[in-house]
Amino acid sequence: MSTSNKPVPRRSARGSSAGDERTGPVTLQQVAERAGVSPSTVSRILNGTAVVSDDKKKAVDDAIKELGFVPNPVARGLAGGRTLSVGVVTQAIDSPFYGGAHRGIEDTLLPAGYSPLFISGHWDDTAEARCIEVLRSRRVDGLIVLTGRMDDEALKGLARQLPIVVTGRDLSAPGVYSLNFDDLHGARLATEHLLSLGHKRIAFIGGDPLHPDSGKREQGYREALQAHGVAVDEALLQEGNYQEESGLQAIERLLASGVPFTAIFAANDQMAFGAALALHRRGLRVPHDVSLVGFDDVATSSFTVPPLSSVHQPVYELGRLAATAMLDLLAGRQPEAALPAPHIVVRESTAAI
Amino acid sequence: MSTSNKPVPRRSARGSSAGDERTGPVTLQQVAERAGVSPSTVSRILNGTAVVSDDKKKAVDDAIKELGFVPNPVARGLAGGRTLSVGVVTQAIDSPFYGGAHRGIEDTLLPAGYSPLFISGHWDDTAEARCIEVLRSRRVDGLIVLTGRMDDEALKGLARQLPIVVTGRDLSAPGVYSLNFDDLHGARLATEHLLSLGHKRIAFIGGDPLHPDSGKREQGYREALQAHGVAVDEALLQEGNYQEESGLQAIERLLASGVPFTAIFAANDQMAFGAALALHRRGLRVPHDVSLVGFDDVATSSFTVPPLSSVHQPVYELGRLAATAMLDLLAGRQPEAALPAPHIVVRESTAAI
DNA sequence: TTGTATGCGTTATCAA
DNA sequence: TTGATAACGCATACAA
Repeated sequence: MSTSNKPVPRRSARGSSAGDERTGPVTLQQVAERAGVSPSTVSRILNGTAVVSDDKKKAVDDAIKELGFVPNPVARGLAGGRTLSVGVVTQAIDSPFYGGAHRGIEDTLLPAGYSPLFISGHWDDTAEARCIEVLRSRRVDGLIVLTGRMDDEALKGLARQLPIVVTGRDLSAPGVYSLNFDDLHGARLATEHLLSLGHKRIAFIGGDPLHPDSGKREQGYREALQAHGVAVDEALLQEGNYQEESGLQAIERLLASGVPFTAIFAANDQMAFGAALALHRRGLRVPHDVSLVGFDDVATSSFTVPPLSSVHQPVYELGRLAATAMLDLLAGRQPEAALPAPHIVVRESTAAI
Repeated sequence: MSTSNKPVPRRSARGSSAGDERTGPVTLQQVAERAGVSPSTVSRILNGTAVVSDDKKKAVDDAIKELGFVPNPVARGLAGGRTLSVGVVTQAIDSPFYGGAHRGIEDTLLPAGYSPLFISGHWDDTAEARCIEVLRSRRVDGLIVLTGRMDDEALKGLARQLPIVVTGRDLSAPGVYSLNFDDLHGARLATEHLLSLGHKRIAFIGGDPLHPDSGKREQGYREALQAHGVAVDEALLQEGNYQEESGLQAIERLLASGVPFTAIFAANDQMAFGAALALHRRGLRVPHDVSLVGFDDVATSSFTVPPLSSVHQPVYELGRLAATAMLDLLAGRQPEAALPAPHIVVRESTAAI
């Protein structure tokens, strides 16, 4: 009546006595038995580690298909030291800007058999360090760092342990591949667009000064002005922090100061949205009274009222390229991805003076 | 001169002969040696699996601290069957709507020692099934499904294998916890807000009919109208797909049809943005000529021109609660999280007729 | 080309 | 309360 008391296997009884009632996932071992080969052979076929005879290969492939075998990444991670996962240190998992990059990364990693592991650093270097700890403890095979605050040296040190792709900076070191936007050029484009429309009194709303790209964008603004013989009026420069609210406040300050301007270049779209709202509240129309151009060209910018002219950043492409470069690094190839040059998308928020 | 040819350990030499030049992470084994106890004891202390004497516990704790030991989740996953990770099936990693939920999930899982594994289903049930396969192969301890297309039965089946928290539907089954917005009530609130402002010709832009919440929102609209003695005019209902463009087209169709209306209720904010743009293109002002209310209250809605009145969905809270419920399930507790009721945020896109 | 044996770092079983 | 010891599922060094 009662079951015998002989010791039972630790977990569920795989391939139990009667019938086919398999419980739990199929193992490589089972595939090997089914195909009549050794586990090593199956492993070799799976990883292309060695040449195996065609007939055995076929037998194994068949067994895999019949059994619906799927390798266990956890075991693979333990045994081979590879987890087929790559850590992605982003700044905010819900960032409207990096969102595109996240999608690009996911879209290219998944088909390659790798899984991205996203984690947010919140623009805080100690938080970033913690993220990296978590990721390393999970034995990710590589690291994609989307911009981030940690310094170059720390990154180089990390690169001795695992391959790294970093965006938002130029950094060349062994095991590191970097991908960078040309923020300077982009900002120049935005300013020149306004200039070409006849604007001379162009306000600038800067991004978070702690972000490296922020300075570049301001520099591009200054350079374009100077190149066109327009003196930069420091009263026209307002500091922001890349959030909508800061753009709104910047324009309110500017309006309150009484300094005249006919156009605004915001260092990102979110601040441009805030600026547009500030203008609207004062009864100023875009672009009739004030022209407005943003930076990043986030998804919603095509549908604001009016649609926002903006410097397009190929963020999705950035994600794809970063992931592709990581795949290259992981495969021992030298990545050669490069970002397309920025360009401006002219919509309805800018007009001739 | 040359190094000896005796067989070397498979990977790097841990705890090598001379000095302290440890390579690679510290292992539990090393902690055990250092503390003068067996590995099992260390494991027990780590997991609280059994009571251990205070002195040994202290010795182990010290060793852990001195060595900077950090358990290897991969090995844990293999041995114990727990990976301390939970899979999150979302619809788009860059969704402006679910973004808040992702953040909520991350914010609550990470401090608890769990890592979220995000993967996008793209509103496609076969893609969703693939996602779940990937997640299961990675041996996640639980699954959070943000809405999704897969049917209840499939979910119930899955729940026999691992705990599941699902949003966007009511589903009670063993191992499943569901969290649902009251879309019906929310839609009623939006419509009643418009009604209270004196509007009677209220257009409705529906969401993707394939989404379950879409029907609820339409139903709420209809019920509110009827409850207030306003006949619903089918000509006022336009179909959308939750994207901005579809909102724009819906209003263009409505305008072209010549059917009069003084207000619009869009089933989500993104379509409301499209609608606002369509209105703007025709020279119609919001809210002066047409009142507009959205649904979801996404982050950007506070900064559109004009700021959008919308039914607030506690998405971040949803993420937190889903993750909390998952933690409960994982710990063998019965979750009791419940979502707050929807409420409408009145901003500047609605006005009395 | 293939199989055997061993180890990856941890948890779980069992006996002490 | 504690310690051997055997898994977990796979990859690799080595022998054949």
